[in-house]
Amino acid sequence: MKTRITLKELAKLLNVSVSTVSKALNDSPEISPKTIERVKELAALHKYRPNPTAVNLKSSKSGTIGVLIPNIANSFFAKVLSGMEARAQREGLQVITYISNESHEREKQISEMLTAGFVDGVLIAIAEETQRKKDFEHIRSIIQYDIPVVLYDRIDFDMPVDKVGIDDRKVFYDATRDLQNKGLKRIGIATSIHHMGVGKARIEGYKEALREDDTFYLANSAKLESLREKTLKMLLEDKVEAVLCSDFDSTMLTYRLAYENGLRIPEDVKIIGFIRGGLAKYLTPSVSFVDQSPDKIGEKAMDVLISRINRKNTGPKEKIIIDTEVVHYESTQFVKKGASLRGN
Amino acid sequence: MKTRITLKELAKLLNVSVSTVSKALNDSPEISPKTIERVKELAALHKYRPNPTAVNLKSSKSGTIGVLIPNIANSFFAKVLSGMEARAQREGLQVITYISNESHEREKQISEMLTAGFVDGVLIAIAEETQRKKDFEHIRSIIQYDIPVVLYDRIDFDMPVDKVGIDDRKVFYDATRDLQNKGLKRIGIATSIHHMGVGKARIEGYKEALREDDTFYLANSAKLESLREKTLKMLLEDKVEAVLCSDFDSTMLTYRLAYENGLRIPEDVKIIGFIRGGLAKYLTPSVSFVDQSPDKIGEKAMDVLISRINRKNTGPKEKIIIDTEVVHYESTQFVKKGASLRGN
DNA sequence: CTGAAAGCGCTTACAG
DNA sequence: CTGAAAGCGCTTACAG
Repeated sequence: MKTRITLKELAKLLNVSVSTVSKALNDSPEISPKTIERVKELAALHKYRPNPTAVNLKSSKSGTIGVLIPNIANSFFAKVLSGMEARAQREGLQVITYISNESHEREKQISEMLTAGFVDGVLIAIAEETQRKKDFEHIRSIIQYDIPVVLYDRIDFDMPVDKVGIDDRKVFYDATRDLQNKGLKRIGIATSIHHMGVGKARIEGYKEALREDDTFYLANSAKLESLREKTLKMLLEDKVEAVLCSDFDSTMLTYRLAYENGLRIPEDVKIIGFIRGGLAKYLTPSVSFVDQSPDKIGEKAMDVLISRINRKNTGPKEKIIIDTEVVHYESTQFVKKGASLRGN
Repeated sequence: MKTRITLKELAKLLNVSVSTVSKALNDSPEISPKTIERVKELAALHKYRPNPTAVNLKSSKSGTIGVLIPNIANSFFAKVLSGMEARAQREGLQVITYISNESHEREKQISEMLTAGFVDGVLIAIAEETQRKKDFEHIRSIIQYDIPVVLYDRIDFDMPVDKVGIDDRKVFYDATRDLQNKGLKRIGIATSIHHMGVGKARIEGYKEALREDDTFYLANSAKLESLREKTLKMLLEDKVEAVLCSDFDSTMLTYRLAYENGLRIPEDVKIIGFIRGGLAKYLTPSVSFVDQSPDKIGEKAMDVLISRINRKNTGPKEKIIIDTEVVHYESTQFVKKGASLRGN
């Protein structure tokens, strides 16, 4: 077993003091070039690396960033995390993940921990339950301890912190307008996240885009069974020509319902979904989707946080919007009457 | 701004020594009940929590676990991470995530960091490139520093560490046998991970299950275009009755190819895939899949690691197999000739 | 029962 | 140019 060598041990081997070794390794101008060389040589030989914990204690930093993730099984958040990790790595920062599972209680526990000084800054996507209960005291408490906080993705909250996310309202406004311009009239929306900030904003965007004589079709429920019923009604009774789906579940469910009821996509109904591109292209038919650039959201959020930690940015809190784009695949294709997209 | 109170400050307020405060907070029998009460009261009032970095330095522990993830966008790993996090949380341990992106170079960098003492133990799923290059020196180097290592999921390597994963060979052996028992003969396998340990094992299991006069049908390529061609040949020319798909890409691709070529699932071809249940149930038709219990793999791996760190387990290294199960959905349903599963 | 001292592994102002 | 000392915030063996 190898054991890590310490400054003290290096000092003894070199017959100099610990301070000299420390300074030499940090290229202090106080130390003679000759000594610096000697010290560095031996350090390299023994693969010396400073004990991170000791450095942290001395500098009153932890060298780590806490990331609060509501639901890691959601590949959006997984991708966001990936972007954060990439940015943190360039800075030599460690990323500690905390998964709230959308639970208010768990989120409070985590926040409590964080105020004890485990991290230099925190990136948060607020849990669903917390949004419902509208209790953000634990987040404010982190801020009070002067630990920089950046909200990501779920940013529609009134809090004195930086925020990085997308323009949820605009996404569905544009998508709706786009479909209208192509001649569609009966456009509906399916959502299982209407009670969350991002969900609300998406619905609003859609609503705003509706023209005077358009009908507002909404299938909303966090309960799958109920969402199934409402969406089915929209598809079969209201006979909508297109459905905007605001999240993974509503997207996939709409696909299932079309499949189960012999509705052809896109011939009978067009669909725009909110799922990741890696999956979207594979669906049968491939589903047009809103590309949120989750990795960019993660990178930018981490970037903003780092500037706050390093006090490179001491200006007023910012709200940063990452561009989105509707990627059109088969599910919004316009095909000639009678023709079919499907093979055979 | 609130600032965290230290032992020293508490001591001053109480007019006792730092050592007394420390002992009192740790319920030392050396301290009088009265003093303990006084100290704890004030500590609670000021919400005192020991500085984690200081505690770590003193105890020569970091209180953190490093988790190496090859690809977080793969929801399997996201779920595994979730299980790890849950277990770590119960132990008061922090989870630091490192994403290798299947890169050998990055994995080496990370390993190098880890030997500097950032973590008390490491959970690793070895990167694809590392498997190809067969260079595991960096992993051995972690072990040499006496940092406990547990391999998870990708465990088919000869290394003196604990391992937690599934029996990849058995999964496809059983699946093949099951389809055979139901009367199928021409069973094929599609895979984009045949060059990885888990991929190889899955192919082997399938191969072993083949009987004397069965043909071995294999569509394998890490390149999507090539996999597409090979799978297409298997479906259209070889006319296989079932395809075992060993990973996300091969599963989704096989679905696409059936769709594009008018093959009905399961009427014309049955499919067993390797994707998560949350997605499997939504596909059209829903796809029968191998449930790997990723959260259990994560929890167990963390559990084993913790026993090693605490020296509760000093026995020989173990290999722990988590049970899997084929969940049957529509894609393996046996339907009467002429009948169709699809709506309409 | 309480406190002074040493020490975990570093960094840095200060003295020589 | 080098080193002794103090200190980051704790814990703990030891003395009183």
